[in-house]
Amino acid sequence: MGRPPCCDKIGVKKGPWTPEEDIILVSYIQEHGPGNWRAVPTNTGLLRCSKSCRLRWTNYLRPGIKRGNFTEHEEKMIIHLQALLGNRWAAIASYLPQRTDNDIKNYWNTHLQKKLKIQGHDHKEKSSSSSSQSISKGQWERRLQTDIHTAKQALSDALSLNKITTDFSPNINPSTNSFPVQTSTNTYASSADNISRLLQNWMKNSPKSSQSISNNSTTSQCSFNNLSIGTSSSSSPSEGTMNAPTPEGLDSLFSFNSSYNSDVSQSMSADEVVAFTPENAGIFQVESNKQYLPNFKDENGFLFQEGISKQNLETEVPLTLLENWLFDDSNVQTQEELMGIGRGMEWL
DNA sequence: AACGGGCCCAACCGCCCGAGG
DNA sequence: GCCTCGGGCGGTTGGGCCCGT
Repeated sequence: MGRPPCCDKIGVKKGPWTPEEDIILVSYIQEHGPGNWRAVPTNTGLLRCSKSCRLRWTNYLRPGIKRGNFTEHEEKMIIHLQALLGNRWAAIASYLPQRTDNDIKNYWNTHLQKKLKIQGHDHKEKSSSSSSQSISKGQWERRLQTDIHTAKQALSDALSLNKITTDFSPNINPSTNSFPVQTSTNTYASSADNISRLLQNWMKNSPKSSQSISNNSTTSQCSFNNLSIGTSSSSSPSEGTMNAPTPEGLDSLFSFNSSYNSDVSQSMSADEVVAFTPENAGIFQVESNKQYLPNFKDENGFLFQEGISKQNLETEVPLTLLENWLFDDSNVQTQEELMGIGRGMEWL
């Protein structure tokens, strides 16, 4: 006898999420923060199981998610990390803060696996013709083992030293409820933007009913702080089911303004401004050392938790170092830097 | 233009783990 | 220590889309 399902299967909607459902979910989470998923369907009136709500949020609606167009840089990281960690997508995703584990998993299954197979095939052909130019299987295995050993050592080091340094890049596991954070700067992409992109597609199918939304949703920038959804201010869990967003609510939701954008851009370095593109519309810079979690709000209305998470301190190594190491595994100095972070991670 | 096969990815499923009673 | 529950994770699926014929 297995565990009962997380929700009553009867009356639970399955399949693709509609923009309306997304808006209801985002508006609820904006008000109450992510978490307590069990209560979400009840309090929002969504005919979805709690798990479905959580997945929709973590994999699609959560702020800070970058979708599609994996860069070569990201590709290399995924390949290397997969070799080191195996199919631990959540762990891999923790090193790619803007990507979800699901995204990485899909990308691996659909693109990288094939790519590696092809490369492996090419490599095989080349090695048969000129064995002196390629690494033998045995060498490759030894090198992989060395890599794994190095990774273990680095993580070990990180654990033992994390108590005295906070200069880590605290990228939160995207699969958790918290948002990606960086120590000095922080980017925060609005859920409204994710929905606006969704809506743009949706509008193609139903342009009449929501023309005003469509017009607004084509504007690239938005302010999460100004996100105002028709139902959010008038509903609470104790009041029971939320109503569907009104057209006015939708309008306000997608009434983007650029004031925050300009403020942010002024305070961003050149590199950071590069990241602030229409593609990444709605990305904000917020205060350092604030991890966005439920139950706390800063002066801008963002949910946050002070300080760096325990998880970050215990499991992560400086990203730049790691990247250097991943992309240049002949770089002895970088490996030594990693090795110097701390000791004691035999648990890996 | 119609059809079929392959690809892609959002979502689901089932197992596992940790927290709390 | 046991049980229940909520949530996380990895594997899998299915439906829509694309492309070649």
